[in-house]
Amino acid sequence: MKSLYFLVDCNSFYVSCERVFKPALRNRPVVVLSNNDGNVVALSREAKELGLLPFGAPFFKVQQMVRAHGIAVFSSNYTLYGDMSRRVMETLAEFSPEMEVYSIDEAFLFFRALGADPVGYGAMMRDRVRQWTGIPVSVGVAPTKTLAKLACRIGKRDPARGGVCALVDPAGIDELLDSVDAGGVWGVGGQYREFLRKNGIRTARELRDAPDRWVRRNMTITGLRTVWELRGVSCIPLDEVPAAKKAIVSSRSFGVPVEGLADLSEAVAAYAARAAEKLRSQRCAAGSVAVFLSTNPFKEDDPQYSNGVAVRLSVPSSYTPRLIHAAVRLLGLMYRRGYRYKKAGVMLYEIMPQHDAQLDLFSRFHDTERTRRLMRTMDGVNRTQGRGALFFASEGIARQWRMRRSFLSARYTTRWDEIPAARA
DNA sequence: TCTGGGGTCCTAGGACCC
DNA sequence: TCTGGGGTCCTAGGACCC
Repeated sequence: MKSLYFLVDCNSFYVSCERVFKPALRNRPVVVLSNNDGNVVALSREAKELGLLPFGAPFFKVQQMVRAHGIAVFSSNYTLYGDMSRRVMETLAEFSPEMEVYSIDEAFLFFRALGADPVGYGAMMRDRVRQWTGIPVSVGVAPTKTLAKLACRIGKRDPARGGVCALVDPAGIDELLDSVDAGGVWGVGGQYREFLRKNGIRTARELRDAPDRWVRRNMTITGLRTVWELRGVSCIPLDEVPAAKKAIVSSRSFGVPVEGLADLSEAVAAYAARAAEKLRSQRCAAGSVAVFLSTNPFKEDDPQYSNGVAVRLSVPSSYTPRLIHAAVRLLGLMYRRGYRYKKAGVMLYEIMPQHDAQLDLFSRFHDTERTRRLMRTMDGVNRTQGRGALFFASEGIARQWRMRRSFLSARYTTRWDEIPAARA
């Protein structure tokens, strides 16, 4: 019996979420767009097989082709994807007490001593997630996380495996690693891929067999860990409890260019409020606030301006009005008239646990029990009634600047008034 | 007309200290 | 003729992930 990592990865996750509620889209090409309908960020297998759309293609450039091929299009619906993700993760959590939710559509499960046949066990996970949530997944099994990622990739690539692949036996592993490009290894991105090619390393197997000293010198300690993991030596442990964020960013592109300070202030206030909500959800306070702002760099004929400024708060805070106030003031410091702004954002950093933030009991800026109760109440209402049920007037009502979402599906699972209806 | 958002880790180099 | 040795902290930049 061996200790093993299972990586469970949802297939074309955003597309699959949309398909659960529109079964007619099964076996059809479907794409999902990024925020603001900017880029193509998810493609169904059928859309990938058309071979026309690279991941990340700007939607406006491919819109004609998308229409010509009858590809279904959706705006990002993170309310739906977040809720579907939670259901998938709850289903998986029943298989092992040791689980790391790695991203919205992936989780690692760890088994100290698995008695069962790994492929059969992975198939059971796949079937149960499908049955309970409607989401198709692929499963990779191996003694390290990096190999489990690789196994999952192979399982997806090769339909005969039914979406489950184990790299457990040393026999045959060389051929499998040789069939995967080094750039397909977790931790090897485009830059390293090119660098490796120039040095004669093209496949995962060749990377695995590269000399330690050379890897350490050229790819840092992180690269060396990756190589050891390819050899079956576990160096990247399961991270069950995600560490508190060291920085929290909330930023968006605008649906239309924004020029006036009043509109920008609304947007910045809304972003600050959202960042503060995330901050409180990890029971922390922020010591510093930064705001950044920029025009559209793709519009080369427009005058360009971008800037960012930060301030340290006299006392760390998680109180939304205080953070909004600081952010809007920073915006005023760098705002210049006569530019068409495309994007703004708020970043909170120097983050610490809320109870450590009580350094100066006499400051009039200090968060009090009263302000905390107020925020807890507000967060509670927004949790149960939907985000945005309660907000600050400074965030604006009309919100001309809000993002474009022309192809939005309903929030089927989180809003009673958007629940799907069955037709007889 | 139209190009996303949110994070982490590592290293090099400079400032400063003893 | 020919630079001291470390330690720590900070920042900027580069790489990666989804």
